[in-house]
Amino acid sequence: MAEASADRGRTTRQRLLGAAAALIAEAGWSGVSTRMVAERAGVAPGVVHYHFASLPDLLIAASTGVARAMLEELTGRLGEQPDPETGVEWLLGELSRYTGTDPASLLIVEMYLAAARLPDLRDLLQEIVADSRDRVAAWLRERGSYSGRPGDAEAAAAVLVAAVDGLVLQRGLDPCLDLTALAGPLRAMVRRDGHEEGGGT
Amino acid sequence: MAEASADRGRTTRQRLLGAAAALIAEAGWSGVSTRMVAERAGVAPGVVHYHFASLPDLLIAASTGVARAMLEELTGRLGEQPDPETGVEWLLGELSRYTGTDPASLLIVEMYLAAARLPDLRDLLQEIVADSRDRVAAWLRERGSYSGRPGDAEAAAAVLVAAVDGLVLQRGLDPCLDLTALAGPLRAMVRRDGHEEGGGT
DNA sequence: TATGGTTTTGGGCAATCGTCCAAGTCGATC
DNA sequence: GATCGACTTGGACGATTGCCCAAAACCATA
Repeated sequence: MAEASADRGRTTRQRLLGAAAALIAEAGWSGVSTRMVAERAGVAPGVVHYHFASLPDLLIAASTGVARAMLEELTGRLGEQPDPETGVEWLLGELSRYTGTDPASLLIVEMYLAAARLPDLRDLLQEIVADSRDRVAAWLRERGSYSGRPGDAEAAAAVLVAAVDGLVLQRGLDPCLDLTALAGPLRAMVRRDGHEEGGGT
Repeated sequence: MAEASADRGRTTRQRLLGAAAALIAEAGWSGVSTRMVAERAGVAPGVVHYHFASLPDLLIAASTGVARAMLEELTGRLGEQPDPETGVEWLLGELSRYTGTDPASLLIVEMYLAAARLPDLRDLLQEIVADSRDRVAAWLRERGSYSGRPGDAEAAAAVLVAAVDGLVLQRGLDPCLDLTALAGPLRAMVRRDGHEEGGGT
């Protein structure tokens, strides 16, 4: 069989994925065409539909790959932080490196948006986000010794992940937004004694 | 002069804006074409370029109008809440009504994304968001008697607004996400004694 | 060297796009 | 009724789109 020749196809497939991810970040999910991807990958226009059934298929594969790698690295390094309060500060510092026009952050937002209209992508992204939330919650419980009611760590993790998404969003509007100044409220949120015992509906 | 006839033009202009807003929410910023807007508004295709210089011009006008109205109403009603802790609970309840596939929330996210690539829209949206942030900060200072360091209320407001954006985003992924369960961490964040006195960089 | 499957090529197809424009309609003023 | 400007009409233009396909190129095997 032609086993080694399959390598050729695999590499061009990877080139297509890389080119697609870069173009999504640059021009937006719907600013990418098959011809643009093919040109950047240095292949003929028709090759896209040989490796991928459709353009959305290619875009989904490209963006979910990047997103999964990014979120796993972020939550992984967050889990190495000694305690939640220094953890959120480290997180803000990390997010400060995103200028808002950064390709990676743009790709994340593009994906969120496209997911609202593409069920396949939505399910994939939902799984990725839920995984991140679980990692953060586990880390909060472990390092923060959350003694509040069951679910407090999960709630704090959910708000934290949501806040990160929102801050990346707003960084896109104002790259000068000082994220390190927001450490106070976030610290208050993840502090283990920051939750009242009673209350709530 | 033909003063009264200008009314005819004004109403069709409004019809175009309304149709454009609805279509942005349904099909996405780049899923809207001039012909689609014209058809929904019940006018001829060419009429779009009579009232607006270009399609982006129309989309910018349509989305910023809706966004400004939405955020002003939200922050306005938030300002009526007696204190920050019940305020964030009311806010979560309000956000729970957005299913994530809701037209209004989709339009907001669409706008954020398009703003990353359209400087004109970005400046407009930045102004709207900053205004909301200021309103929330003022409300926090007034109702919460923030006694922390100067800027604490602004920081809490920024995180709160970012969290709201992020939650709307994630509601789009998982409409079943229980927002009311997240009240604890948010309450801890806006509580006036929730901030340490020292610390910080 | 012949063979057969994998991969690549480059153009073709129908559809849609944003924009434009000459002609027509409408309503108020004279 | 005539006149004039604001507004609307519907089609035309070139460009671009996703997708497709017959033919060529490539490469490991026989």
